[in-house]
Amino acid sequence: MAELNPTPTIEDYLGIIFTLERDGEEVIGARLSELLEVSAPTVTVTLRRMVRDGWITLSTAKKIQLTPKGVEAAKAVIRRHMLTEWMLAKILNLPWSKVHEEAHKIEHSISSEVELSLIDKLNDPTQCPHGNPMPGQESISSAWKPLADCHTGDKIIIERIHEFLEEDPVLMGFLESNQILPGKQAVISEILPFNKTITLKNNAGIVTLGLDIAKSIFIENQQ
Amino acid sequence: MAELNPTPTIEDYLGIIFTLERDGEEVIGARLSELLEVSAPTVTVTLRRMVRDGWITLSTAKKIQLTPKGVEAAKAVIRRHMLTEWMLAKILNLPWSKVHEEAHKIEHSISSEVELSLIDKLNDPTQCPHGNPMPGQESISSAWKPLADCHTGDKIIIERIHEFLEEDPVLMGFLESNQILPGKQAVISEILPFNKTITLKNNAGIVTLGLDIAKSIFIENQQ
DNA sequence: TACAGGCATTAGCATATACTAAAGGGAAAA
DNA sequence: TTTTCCCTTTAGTATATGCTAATGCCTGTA
Repeated sequence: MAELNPTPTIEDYLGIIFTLERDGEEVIGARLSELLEVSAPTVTVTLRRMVRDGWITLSTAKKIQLTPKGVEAAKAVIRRHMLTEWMLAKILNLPWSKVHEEAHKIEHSISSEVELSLIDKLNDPTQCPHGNPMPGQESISSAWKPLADCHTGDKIIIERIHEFLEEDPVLMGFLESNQILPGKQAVISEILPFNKTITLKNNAGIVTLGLDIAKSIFIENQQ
Repeated sequence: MAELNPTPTIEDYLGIIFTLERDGEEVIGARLSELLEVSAPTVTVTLRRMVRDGWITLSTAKKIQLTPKGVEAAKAVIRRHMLTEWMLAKILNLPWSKVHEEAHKIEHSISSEVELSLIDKLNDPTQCPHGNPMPGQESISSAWKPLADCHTGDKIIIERIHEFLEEDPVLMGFLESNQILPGKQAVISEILPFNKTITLKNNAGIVTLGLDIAKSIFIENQQ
C-alpha cells in the first residue's frame, strides 16, 4: 500500500486495466504487454509492484482486478486525459487526430486543482473528443453499435472511436481527413465480408475501412 | 551526444544553469544541489551524464557551461514553463502564486506544436506572470533595480519576482495576498538595515519583507 | 496421450535517478 | 603554517523501469 500516488507508468497500466474491465474483456498480462508495447517480463514485475502497492489483485487464474483504490486512481487519470484532450482541442485548437497523443504526455502532470478548473472551463463533458465516455458516464454509449454491424444503405451518425484506435496516429489522421468523426453523418455503400472491408459515403467522399477497425467505431442510426 | 531529448531531470538542470548564467552567478555543482534539493553526489553523476550527452562542458575549475545545444534545450524548457504559467493563469484562472508549481510539472510534456499554439493564444509574451524575461528578452528587465536598494519614501512599481523566489509556495502566497505583484504600486515606508527588513505600503495595507527577499524583487520608480 | 500455442515466470542485465558515509582537494582564515 | 570550510568525488546501495533468453505451465487439439 506504500505508494500514495501512482507513477506515470502505473497510471498507464491503471488506465488500460480500467478500460479492459469496462469493456468486459479478459484482463491479463499478455493484453497489457500488447497494448503498452512492453515485454512480458516487464509486465510481470510491474504487476507485482502494483499488487504490493495495493492498486490491483491477481486471481489464481492470473486475472487482474483493480482494487477500490485502483479504480479511483484509474478514473482520475482517464478523467484528466480526456479533459486535457478537450483543452487541446477546444482551447488550443490542435487537430482532433493529435490530441490523444499530446494529452497522453500531459495527463500525468495534471493536479486536481487544474482538473477542477478544466471541468469548469469545459462544462463538465461526458465524453472525450473521440466520443468515449468519461468514467461514470458509460451509459451514454450503451445504445451505440459497431460500424461493422451495419448493413448496406444504413444512414448513420458516427458517435465514437474506441480508445484503443486512438493509439495509432496514422489511422487517426486518416479518419480525420475522411471525416470519420463523432457527430458526422454517413451512408453505408458497400460491405465486402470476404474482403473484410466496409465502404461508406459522406461529405468528404467515399471511404473504405477495414472491418476490424469498424468493430471499434460506434454509430447511431439517423432518425 | 547520444540523447536527442533531455529527460525531465536534465531539463530541470538545464533551466537552472541557464538562469544562473544569465544572472552572472557562479555556476557550480553546489549551487545546483541547493536549488534542486538533491545531494551533492547526485549532482556529480548527473553532470557527468550531461557532459557525456553534450549538454554542458566542465572547465578545469569545475565551472559548468552550457553547450550551444544545451542553450537551445534550456531556452525551450524555460519558454514552455513560462507559456504554461500564462496558460494556467489567464485561461484556467489559477491563482498567481500557484502557477509556477503547477507549470513546473507540466512543462516537460509540452510539444513544440502545443508550444506554438500557446504562443499564438497568449500573444507571444515577453515575460512570465512573475515578470521574469522570456529567453531572448533579457533586455526588458535591465532597467529595473532590486527593491532592497530603495530608499524611504520612494514611490515604486513592482516589476518582477525572481525565478528562485517562485520555488517557495508559502512566500508566493504571502506576496500574492499582500499584492506584491508585477504592475502593482507601492511606497517604501521604512527600511531597517540592522533588522534586515523593508516595509512598504500599498493598496493591500502595510507589508514588511526581509531584505534578502527584497534583493530578488525588482522595481521601477513611479513617474 | 502427446504436442502446439499462448501465457507467465525466472535469471541476468542495463540505465536514470536518488541516497548516505567517507575521503580528497584547495583556499581562506586563524 | 595549520586548521577550517566549502566543494567534489568515490564507494556502496536502492528503486523503477526496461530488455533478452530460457523455462515452466495449461489447455485444447491431433
